[in-house]
Amino acid sequence: MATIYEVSKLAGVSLATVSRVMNKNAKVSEKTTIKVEDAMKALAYRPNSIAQSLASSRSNSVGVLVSELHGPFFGQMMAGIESELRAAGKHVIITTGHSEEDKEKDGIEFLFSRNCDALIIHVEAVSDEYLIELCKGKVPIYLMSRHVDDLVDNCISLNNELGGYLATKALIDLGHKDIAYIAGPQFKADASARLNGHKRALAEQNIPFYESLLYIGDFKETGGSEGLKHFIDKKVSFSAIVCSNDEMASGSMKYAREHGFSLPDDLSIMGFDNVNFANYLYPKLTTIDNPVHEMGRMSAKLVLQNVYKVKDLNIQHIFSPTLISRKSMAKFQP
Amino acid sequence: MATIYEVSKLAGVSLATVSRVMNKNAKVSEKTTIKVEDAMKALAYRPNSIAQSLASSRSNSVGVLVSELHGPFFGQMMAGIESELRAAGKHVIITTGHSEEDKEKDGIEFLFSRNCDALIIHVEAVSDEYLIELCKGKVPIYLMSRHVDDLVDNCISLNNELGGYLATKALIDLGHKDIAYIAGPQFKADASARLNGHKRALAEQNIPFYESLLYIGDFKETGGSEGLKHFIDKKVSFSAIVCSNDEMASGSMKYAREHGFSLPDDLSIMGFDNVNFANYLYPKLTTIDNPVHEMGRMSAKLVLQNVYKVKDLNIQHIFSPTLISRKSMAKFQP
DNA sequence: TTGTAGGCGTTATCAG
DNA sequence: CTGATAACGCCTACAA
Repeated sequence: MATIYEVSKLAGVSLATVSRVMNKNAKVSEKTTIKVEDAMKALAYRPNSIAQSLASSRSNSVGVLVSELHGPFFGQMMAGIESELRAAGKHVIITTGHSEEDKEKDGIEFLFSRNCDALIIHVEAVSDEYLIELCKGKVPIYLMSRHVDDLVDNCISLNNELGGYLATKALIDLGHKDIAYIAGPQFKADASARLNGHKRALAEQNIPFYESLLYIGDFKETGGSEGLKHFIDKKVSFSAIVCSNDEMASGSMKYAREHGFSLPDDLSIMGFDNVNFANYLYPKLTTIDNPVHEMGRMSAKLVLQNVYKVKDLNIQHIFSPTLISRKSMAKFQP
Repeated sequence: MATIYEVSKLAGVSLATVSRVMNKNAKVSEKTTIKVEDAMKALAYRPNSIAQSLASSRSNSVGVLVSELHGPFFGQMMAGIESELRAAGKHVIITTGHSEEDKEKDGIEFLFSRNCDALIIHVEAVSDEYLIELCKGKVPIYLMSRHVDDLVDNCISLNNELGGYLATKALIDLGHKDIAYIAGPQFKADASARLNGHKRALAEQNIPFYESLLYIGDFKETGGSEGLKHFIDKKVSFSAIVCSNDEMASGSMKYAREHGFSLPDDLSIMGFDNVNFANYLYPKLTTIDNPVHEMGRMSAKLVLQNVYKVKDLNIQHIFSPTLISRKSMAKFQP
C-alpha cells in the first residue's frame, strides 16, 4: 500500500502538501493540487485511517450499544444509525448490553477502549445518575429512546405518554369503557409513561381507573398471556385490553384464542411499538408506531452535528408516536 | 489519559517492559510485573488501541457486511458474530450491502478502508468470480451462508439441499402427494439447492415432479400469496405447499385464509428458516430451522483461528438444517 | 530479564 | 502557498 510519503515524492512536493490536498483544509495552488491528485491515482493511494486517527485523535468511529442485536426494534434502530453515519464516512462499532447493568457498563467500557468519537447508547438497566456522571466525561454520549431530565440535549426519545394516551383513546373511540391494561416493568421510564398516558385518556372521558384492570407484565410474550389469564381469573369484566408492547399483545392474543375468544369481536387488543411481526399476527395487530428507525437516524445526525460539526441538520429530540389501525380491534357491542 | 510512558516512569522501568506485561508475550520477572501493574492501576491506564494498531498493523477489528441490519435473519447472525468476537476482545464494524452489487462492493471497500483484520460478509448480488478475486487480496475474507467451490475453507454454509429434502419429506410422511412448491429466485444458490432437495424427496418416494406445481417467488411475503394464487387459478390440485422461506409461507397463509381455507386442515403449509415471527403466525408455522446464530458464531471462530491464531477451536463449515414441527401441517385426508 | 531506539502513516505547528 | 519537523502512543528488533 502506498503511503503519503511515496505520493509526495512522485508529485515532487512535501508530505504536508499532500496532506493538505487530502483534507482540503488549507489553500493549495491548483497546479500542485492536480499534481498531487495524479500521483495519488497513479499509486492507487488510500489513506491509512488508523494513522490518521492517531495523528488527529479522531477515530471517525462511533460506538453503538444496544440491548440485543436481534429483534425488530434494535434492527430498525441500527439501520437508521448506520445509514446516516456511513453516508458521512463514519463507521459504526456495535456491541450489546443485554439489559443488564454490568453488561451495559462493560459494553460502554469496551467502546471507550476503542477510541470512539462518540457513543450512541440504548441502555435500560443503568441508572440516571450513572448516565449523568458518564456524560461528564470526554466522549460525548447520546441516549436513544431514553429521557433523562438533566441530559435533554443528549437524548432522543419517544413521547411515550402520548402513545399510551393514543392507544387507550382509540379504544374509547370505539365505545369501550372497561379497558384492561397490561403494563411493562414500572422501573422502566417508557413503561410508566405509557401507563400515565392510558390514565389520562381515561380521565379525559371521566372513566375511572381501576387497579383491578391493571397488570404489570414483563414486556415479553408470557407477560401478555399471564396478564390476560390474571384478568380472567379475577373475573373482572372488560371488553378491550391494551398491551404496552407488541410482544405482550401477541401473548394475549394467543391466550385469548386458546381460551375460546373470537378475535377481535370478543376482545379488542391494542399493542405498542409496531414491530415487524405485528403485521404477521392474526388478526393483524392494531398498534402504536414507534419510529425507531427515524430516531436512529436522528441520533446519528446529533452526532454528526455536535461531534463532526456538520451544519444545517434539523435536530429533533422528541418523537411522536402514531396510531396504526389494523384488524385487532372491534367496536364495543354490549 | 495516561500513556505507557507515564506508567513506565512511575514503575521505574522502560517503555518496552510495560508493553511486555500488557501483551504477555515475553518473559518479565514477577517483581517488575507487579510494579508495572500497580502503576497501571494507579494511573488508571488504558492502552490506546489506535496506537497499538498503528504500531502492530493490527486493528483488532473485523468488518461485517450484511444485507440489512434489520430483519430476523441478520440479527441472529450478527448476534452470533459479535458475542464470539467481543469475548475475544475484538470489535465488530458493521455495514450493509442491501443485496445490490454496487452497494455490496462499496461496503467491502468501506470496510477495507477501515483497516479490518478480516471480513465476514454475507453477499448475494456479487458473483463467485468477484469473490474468488477478492480472496486473493491481503485481508482474509469469510463468506457467510454462501458456498463457493473454490473457496470452501472460507465458507460457512447451510446444507440447503438437505433442508429442502426434509421439508418435503415431512409432508410426504403425513401422506401428502400433491405438494406444491414455491421456490425463491433461482439465481440464488440457496434457493435452487432447496428446490433440488424437494425433488430428491419426491423422487425417493416415486412421486413425479410436475412443473405445474412449481412457482418461482421472490422470497418475500407477496411471493407467497402470488404463488398460492397462481396454483389456485391454474386449478391444479394439491393438499400441501412448501414455501422456501418463512416470509413466503406467511404470504401463503394469509392468502389461504382470506380465500376460505381452514388451516391446516384444508392446506398444509411448510416454511423455511425458522425466523422469529414463524412462531407468531397463526397457526404456528412448521418450518426448517436455519441455524444462523450458530453459523455466525462459527464464522467468528474461523476468524479467531485463522487470523488471531487462537487454538483449539472446533471449526465446522457446513451446517445441517432441522425440522421444527409446529401447527401448520395436518395429515393428508382424501 | 530489561533497556534503547527506530519506526508505523498521518496531522499540525512553525517558519519561510 | 509550501516545506521541515515534531508529535500521536505503542511495538519490536537489537543490544546489553
